[in-house]
Order: sequence, then C-alpha cells, then structure tokens
Amino acid sequence: MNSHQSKKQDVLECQGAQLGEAKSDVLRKLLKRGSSYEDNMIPFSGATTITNLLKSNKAMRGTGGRDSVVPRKAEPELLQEDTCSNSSQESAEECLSPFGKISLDHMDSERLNKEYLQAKRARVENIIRGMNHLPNVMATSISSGKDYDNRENKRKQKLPQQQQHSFQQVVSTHKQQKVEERRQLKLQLEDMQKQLKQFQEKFFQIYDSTDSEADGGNLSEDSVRSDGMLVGKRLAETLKQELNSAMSQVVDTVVNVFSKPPRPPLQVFPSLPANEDHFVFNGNNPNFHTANQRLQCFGDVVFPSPLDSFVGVPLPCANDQTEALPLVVRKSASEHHQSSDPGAQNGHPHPSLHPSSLSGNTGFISPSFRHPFSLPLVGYSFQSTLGASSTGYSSKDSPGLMDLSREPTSLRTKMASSQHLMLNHSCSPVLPRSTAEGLSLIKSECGDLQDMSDISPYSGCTISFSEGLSPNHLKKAKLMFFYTRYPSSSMLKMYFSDVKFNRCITSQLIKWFSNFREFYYIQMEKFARQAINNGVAAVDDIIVSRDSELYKVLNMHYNKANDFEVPERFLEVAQITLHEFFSAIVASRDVDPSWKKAIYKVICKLDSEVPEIFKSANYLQELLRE
DNA sequence: ATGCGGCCTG
DNA sequence: CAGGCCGCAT
Repeated sequence: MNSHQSKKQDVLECQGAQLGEAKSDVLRKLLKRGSSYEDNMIPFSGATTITNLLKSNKAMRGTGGRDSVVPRKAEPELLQEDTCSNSSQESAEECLSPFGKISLDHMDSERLNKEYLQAKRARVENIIRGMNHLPNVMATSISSGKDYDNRENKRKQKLPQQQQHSFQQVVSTHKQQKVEERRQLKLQLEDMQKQLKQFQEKFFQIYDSTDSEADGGNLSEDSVRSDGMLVGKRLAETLKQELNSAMSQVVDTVVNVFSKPPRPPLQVFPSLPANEDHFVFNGNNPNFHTANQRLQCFGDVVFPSPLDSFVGVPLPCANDQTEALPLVVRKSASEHHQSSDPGAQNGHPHPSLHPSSLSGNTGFISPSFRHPFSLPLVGYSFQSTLGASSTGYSSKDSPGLMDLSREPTSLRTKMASSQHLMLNHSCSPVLPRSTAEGLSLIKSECGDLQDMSDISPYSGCTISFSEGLSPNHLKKAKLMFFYTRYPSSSMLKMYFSDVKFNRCITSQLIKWFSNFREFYYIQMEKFARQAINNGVAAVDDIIVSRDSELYKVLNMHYNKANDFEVPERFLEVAQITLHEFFSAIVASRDVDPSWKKAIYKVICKLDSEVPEIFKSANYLQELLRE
C-alpha cells in the first residue's frame, strides 16, 4: 500500500466506524516529529485527490456553531508546526550536506511548495476531523434516524470544554518541545559541521605537507609511487585518529545536549555526617586516616572538566522522578539526618574517587592525567594481619601496618558511560520521544545494547544486556551492600539496569541481599558475644576499624578480591550494629526470640545512597574483569 | 492474594 | 548461595 492510498484510507477510516484505528493513526501522525520523511513520500499528484475528498467532506458537514471552531483554532498551529518541521528539515539538510544541497528550479520549487502545502493543509484538516471524532467514540451509539452531521454535532456538544482545552495544551506543549528540540539539534549539527570543517582542513594540511615532501625530494617515479602508498597509509592512520577523537567529541556533545537539565555535578567530596565525631578510631595507627584526612590527601588534585562533565551528566533514571521515588519514599526525611542535599546524602566520597590514605605518595594517579571518562579505581590491599586484634573491639593493640600497595586501575568507561546514557535515554519511557530521537544520530530506535555496539565506533567495547544475573552482578551486589543493606526492588532495578528484570530476577537479587544481611548479622552476633566473653564491659570500648577482625571477615565476604575500598560509613554502620548486638545481649534481650528485629529496625535506617557510578553497567564489569 | 524479610537447611 | 518454609503487612 503506498502512502497515497494510506492517506485516502485515513479519510475513510475517520468517516467510518473504525475510529479506534483512526485515533492511533492520528496520534501517530502528531507524534511523528516533523513527519518529514513521510511527507516526502507523498506524491504531490495525490494532494488534489485528498483535497477533493476533503472538499466533499466539508460540503457534507454542517457549518454551524462549534463544529468549525475547533478545527479553525487548531489548524494554524498544526500548519505552522508542519511548516516548522519542514524548515527544520531544510536546516538539517543544510547541515548534513555542507558541500551544498540540491537546488531546484526556482519556479518549480515554488509550485511544488504550494502544492505541498496544500496537501499538508488537507492532511491537517483530515487529522483535526479525526480528532474531533475521538473523545466520544465509546459513547456513541448508532442512531439510524439522525444523519452524520447531527451525530457529529451532538458529539461536539458532549465534548467537555476541559478536554478541548487539554487537547490544545497538549498540542502547544508538544510544539514547544519540538521547537526546543529543534534548536538543540541544530546547535549540535552546527557543531558537527564545524568539526567536519576542521577535518577537512587537517586533511588538506596533511595532504599538502606530504605532497610537498614528495615534490621536494629527488625521487624516481617508483619511489614516489611507493611513498604515495605510505602517504595513502599515513593519511588513513591520521584520519582514523581524527575520526576517533571527533566521534568521541560528537558523542559527548550529543550526550551533553540531550542530558537536560544539567544537574549540579555530583559532589565529589560530600560533607561527612555530623555524627562522625562520635566514633573514636585508632589514633595511634599510623595508617589510619579519618575520612576527612583522606579528603585532605586529595585536596591538591585538580579535577579536569571532562570528568566533571561525566559526573555531572545526569542519569535519566535518577533524574526522572519515576523510578527513583520509591527509594526516596522508603526513608522519611527525618530519618535522613545527614543532609537534604541529594548530592551530599552520600556519606562518603565516590568509591572510585575515594583516595587511599597513601595516595599522596604512592602510585595513585591523579585523574588529571586520565582520559576524561576513565576513572581511577583505588585498589585497597589487605593490611597485614600480624598481631591484629582478634575481635576488633580493641583499639590499643593494633599493630603498625605493613605495606599498603594500591593499584590504580584505569577504567575504560568512556564508551560504556555513553552507551549507558544512550540506552537510558532511548529506552526511558518517560523521556519525550523528541529527546530520544535526537540521539537517533547514533541510534535510531530503542534496541538491544548489542545493536549499540554494532554501530559504535568503539566496536571493541561492548556491553551485553544480560538475560540473567552473572557472577559479576553478584560481586556488584556485594559491593553495593557496603552502602545499602536494605535496597528496595526499584533501587535494584536502577542499579542493575543492564539486566532484564522479571519476577525471578528481582527476587533473586532481593534474596542475595537477604543472604548478605544474614551473614552480616551472624558475624555481628558472633563478635558481640565474643567481646562479652572477653570481658568487655562498656559498649564504647568496641570500635570497628579497618584493622578489626570483624572488618576483615566482612571485607573477605563482600569484597573478596579486595579491589574496592570499603567506604568509611560502612565501618560506622558495622560498629553501630555491633554495639546494638552487644547492648542487647548484655541486657539479656536475646531471651526474646525476636530480639534481633529491633536491631534490624535500627540498621535499616543507616543505609546510605549508593554512588551513581554503580548504575553504570560497565563500571564494575571493568572493575571486576581483571 | 501477594510481596517481603527472616530463618533453616543443604 | 538457593530453596523451602513461616510470619507479617498490605
């Protein structure tokens, strides 16, 4: 069926009984941005046929009262919209073909334009007529005694004013969105154009220089030819490099343009909870640093703006208050005494930015030297266990520490991050279609990530959209446990965005965390009893530090590879938990079979925000690949 | 009825 | 770590 026929059918459908079909069609038309592609497909000869059809329709239709009000009011907007899309199409054409566009004969183009506009007008009228039918489709009963016009009139009268209003609102909002989107797209295209120009210049520079090299020498034809081959190679090499860097620039641009509105960058060094002072850590441990001291170690590091741009790029899921809300709701504001600032809610630095205590004089590499998108990963090596306190509650006998070697691991997250963003953008149901479409330069429709890697210039860097949970997912979950002991299912969905969720997956993930908790609480009880048996009387004598045996056991369980630096906050939570168990046992509350529940209630309020970086599907994949 | 967390077991 | 079971809350 060609498009001409389909237009005809639109009219027929609107007249006929298949109004549901017509509705979806109309909506499709309204949503189809600019509908430029479709429009180009319409043979102009068909315009007259459509107009005729519409004329006959108009003749049939009553001209009185409200009947004509709605179309007349809406028509100019829609027409304008169409012409706007037409102009955007032109501008896009300009930008996409900088070498000039196809020029038509002036008269011809004018004539075609007129016909084209007529056809559009006809179509729009058709659409409006279709819309008029819609609201009362269900309520309409076929009354044979009345003619079509009367029925239509009745329907119009039944149509609540509010619906007409909201319809117009929708149209105008839609229009505004499109204007904004067009503006952004245009900017982006201009950007690309500039880059292309730069390419050309560079290309010609290289070409000229190699040319003059060849000319300047005393060379035989053969050697010139072989040199030419070398030049043909060098060019390819250079072009490849240039294309690569340009592509990354373009991707960055696109991501920046379409990640609206730019959220204030995630606080790299969020303020620590006020209650931190209540915990006394081993002051005589030379290798122990409070979180604040750690921050100072990092103080002289200047973060490059690209990193900021990465950190600042809002992850749509977190930004759109759809999925994120349950997480917020789960804990009341009063429970979050840390801060109302979402960026500062996280009680500890970003894990990958969590500087080691020795970062100043070890191999820790300043992010300034890294690729904009790659992030440093600080490996935290195990401290020597020699002489370490066995229960963890003693702070006085902790030994000097041996060697703290921290291997920074470069993460190739650049493309991963971009892909992640793109995926979220194009798949996010709450995202306006227009925004997703803006990314169509890279990927036209929402599809599998596998598709993304296909079109990715970084073909070596792929992420797979897993059907199930992998061992890496388990590791990731374990690391997340350092931040959250009681993640909600909506939260899990956000942080395991590369997993196709179903009931089974969700419950499995929840089960994992349940198991993690189980282990955690068993250890807590064990160490609390041990402390009591060892004669510890005051709860304040129990301190959990990185030297503590308890910490080591937990770290071994959740961070076996020890390639992740456990956030300070986790130590605090562990200590609080241990205190709770200790106090409860001392007070003989454990005679109550459900004595632990009170403790659970306390601990579940101590969850902190899991760093955004955990939402990146590849972050841990890279981290754990080694 | 369903979902969730916890406990027990293998 | 997963499966089965139970109790609790919605």
